[in-house]
Amino acid sequence: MELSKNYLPSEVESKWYAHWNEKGYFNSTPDDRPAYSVVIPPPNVTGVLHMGHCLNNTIQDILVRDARMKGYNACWVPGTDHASIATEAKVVAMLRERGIAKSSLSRDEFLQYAWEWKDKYGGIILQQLKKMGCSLDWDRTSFTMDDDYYKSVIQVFIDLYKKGHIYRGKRMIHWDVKAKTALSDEEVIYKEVNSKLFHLRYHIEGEDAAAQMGITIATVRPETILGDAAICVHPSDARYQHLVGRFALVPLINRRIPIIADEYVTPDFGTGALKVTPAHDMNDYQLGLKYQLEIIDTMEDDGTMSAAATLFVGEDRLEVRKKIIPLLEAAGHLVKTEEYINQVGFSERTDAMVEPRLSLQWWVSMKTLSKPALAAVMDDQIHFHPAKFKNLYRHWMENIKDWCISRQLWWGHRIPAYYAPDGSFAVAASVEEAWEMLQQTQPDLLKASIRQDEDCLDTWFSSWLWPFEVFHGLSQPNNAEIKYYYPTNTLVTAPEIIFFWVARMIMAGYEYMGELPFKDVYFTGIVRDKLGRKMSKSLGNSPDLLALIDQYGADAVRFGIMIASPAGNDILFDESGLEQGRNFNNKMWNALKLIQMWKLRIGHADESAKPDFAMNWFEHRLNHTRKEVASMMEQFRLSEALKTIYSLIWDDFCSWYLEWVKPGFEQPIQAAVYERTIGYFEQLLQLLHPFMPFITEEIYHLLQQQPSDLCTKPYTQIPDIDSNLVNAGELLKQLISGLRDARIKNQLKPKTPVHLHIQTNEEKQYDAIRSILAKQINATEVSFTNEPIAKSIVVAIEKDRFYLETAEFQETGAQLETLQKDLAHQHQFLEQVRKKLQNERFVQNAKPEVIELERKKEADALARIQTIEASIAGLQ
RNA sequence: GGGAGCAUAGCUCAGCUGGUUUAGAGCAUCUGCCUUACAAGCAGAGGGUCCGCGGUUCGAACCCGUGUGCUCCCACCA
Repeated sequence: MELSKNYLPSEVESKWYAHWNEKGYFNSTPDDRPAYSVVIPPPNVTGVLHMGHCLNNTIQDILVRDARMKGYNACWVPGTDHASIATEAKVVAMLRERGIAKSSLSRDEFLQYAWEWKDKYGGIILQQLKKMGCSLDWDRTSFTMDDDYYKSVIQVFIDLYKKGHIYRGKRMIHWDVKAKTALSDEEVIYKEVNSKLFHLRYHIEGEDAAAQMGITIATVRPETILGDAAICVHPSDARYQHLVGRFALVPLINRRIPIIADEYVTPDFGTGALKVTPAHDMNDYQLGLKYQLEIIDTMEDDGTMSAAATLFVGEDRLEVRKKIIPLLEAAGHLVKTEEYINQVGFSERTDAMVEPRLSLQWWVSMKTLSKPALAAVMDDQIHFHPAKFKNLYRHWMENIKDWCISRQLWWGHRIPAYYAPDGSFAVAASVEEAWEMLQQTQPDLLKASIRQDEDCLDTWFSSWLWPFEVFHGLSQPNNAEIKYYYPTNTLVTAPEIIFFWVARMIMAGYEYMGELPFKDVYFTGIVRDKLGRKMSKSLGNSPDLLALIDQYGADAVRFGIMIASPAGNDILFDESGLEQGRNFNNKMWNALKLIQMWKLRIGHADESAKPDFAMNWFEHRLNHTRKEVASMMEQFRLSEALKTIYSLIWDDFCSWYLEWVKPGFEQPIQAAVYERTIGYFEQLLQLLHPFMPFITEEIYHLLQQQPSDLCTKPYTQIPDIDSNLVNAGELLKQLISGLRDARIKNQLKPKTPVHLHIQTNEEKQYDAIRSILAKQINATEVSFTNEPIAKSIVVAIEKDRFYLETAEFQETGAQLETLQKDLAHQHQFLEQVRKKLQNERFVQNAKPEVIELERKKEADALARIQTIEASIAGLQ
């Protein structure tokens, strides 16, 4: 078969993916083999493939494919997350385009649109993963709002409520006054704003001198003074100590508020006195709780002043900010006004200035749940890669705060709390159950009067069940699959969700399965652009992944992203890595072409061409590298493993081995050489397969008829390695490079033949490599000599001297220069080694092996010097 | 403000337990080659104050301290 000039990935990739899928290689069911299970971090159902997914899923695929070839029953579970906020926003936007306002729809109508949207557009990303070659078990595709899954989420809520871990409580949230909705922290964008810092003097109750002075606070939000509940100073602030415990009067309305002391206050900011408005500031609310201050909510949900404000009722808070200052000034409260730049939150959706607002939310108490989860990581039952994230994890877990799980959204798992008209409620799986429970205290309660909580649960409240619920661990307890696949083996995720997701999965794992959810966690880096910016949709700096796959091939994309990404380190994405991957494809493709040509010329080869050394060397070199790679894979050093394989294939196999065994022009090749070469190539392809599955499968089948596919082929055991043979190969490489360098430096044309004379004490050492050496440096003859050869190029390598004799030789001075440079270098080196050896303390303290090595270095350097000096003498 | 991390060739980064023949790779650069697998290639070469300073050690890119510069996460000071 005629092969194309270059490797053409697109057809090959779709062909093999379809084939693998058809054969069901990626499907897993429990059997006698040990399991290796991985659950995908479920991408948002709204998502499209970006570089982060590409990195993350390539890593998982490498681990899963490697495990499969190691003989594990590998199971990689795909799925998507309902992503309440993101999806609801998309659906709202879609409706808006169609001229439908969310507020005009009932909850059920809205959800119907949402499901339609999900069925149509959701899960595009899963299709895209197929393009990348991900070996997922598609029959297991899960969704966090599947029926069983939904029920489990509700069951967990009810269970935690019964155990007392879930409670209802007030909380400050970010409020969007335009959309009249709560915002999650992620939806608030902080911007620098030019504000004014007003210094306002409050009167103090009483008639003494201190009261006459009053107390001056600084604020950028003077309209909120109407909701003031206290003034707070630092306990050790000498200026105010005498005022603590007394009362101040709120300007304009003369409400009496206490002066309290707390270390929260920064003495050197503003005046060192802080007005406390618990209803309208996150931190003030905390102070309010601590000192049991009155909470005066002076604002309506649309941002206008409420009746509680007593002044400006019905006017917008930003208008009031302008209007209240002249009043304060007129009444003598304004001490001074400073220009001030501060950070203010704005709504991502409406750009409205966000208002902190108090509301009733559902919470999970974290204290008890977090304990086993912290211990599991600190005791290394769960291993983090890289381990540096352990510190971060501990710090967070030790300072963990309760988790607010309610969201003012419709798309998601609806909170299973049911309210009677009097405000009492029951937590239950259905309205019927709730009715029964409520009837115990309210026998006359009508079922129709019961209302379910309008809010949904935080997305993470469902995804924390992911590692076991994809196997129905909770909905069908103790089923065969959960017993077989759980705990899963490795979780691959981004460090930014270590708290949102990883920590919580560990907690849920212990709480509901009594066991850790995974044994290893591999944290990927963040993919950045060339300028170091995080790739994101809003910056528009994320390249179109499918276009890249079209251009370079999926294998090259996988190569490009993996070669630059050690665990936990950010990667700067650069297309040059993909080019390297594509070139690597071509390199292997061309090696295939070469070997295919040989097939036509198998026959009796010339006895002088003895490639036995090359074959034996490569066999050991290959096994040596297989060992290295296996150890790197164990340690999750995937990037290094790939580099090692790349260099083994390109340098050792293509550049050295194939050249060494290659027959001369139109010469036949021995059948044994051909067979062994194919065997090595197959092993190389297998080693690379987890990283670049498509091209390896393709070449594997083109090399010769195969009994099975590469992706299911088990690795063979690695035989013992003869390191002498490996070293002999390295020496041969060194000789070839050294002699080629001498040829170039002396301006010999590549085609100019030479006669190589070797002056050595160990002629035998050259037996095996003589013919290879001759071919690689274009020597027509190789012989030994006891004395320098006149009018030749002299080269000193290790302890031996080499003379390149040729008719075209011209004295250029280049060789003398090379020798003298080398000599100087050796002298310097020798001096360094001797300094060490002459240091008594070194000889006394260093390990014997180290000293032995230094002695060897000294002896080698001496021998080298002798060789070089003799060479120079021969020249002169 | 709290926490974590980084600084090694022009660029992007490896360098594991301190000692492996005076620090490695890819890209870029330079020289020579269109050699019947491959010019997206081959054969070579050059390129380093391992951020500065101090310390520990027989020995430091690696350990400790300190300074400088940068990055990320968390919290958002009225």
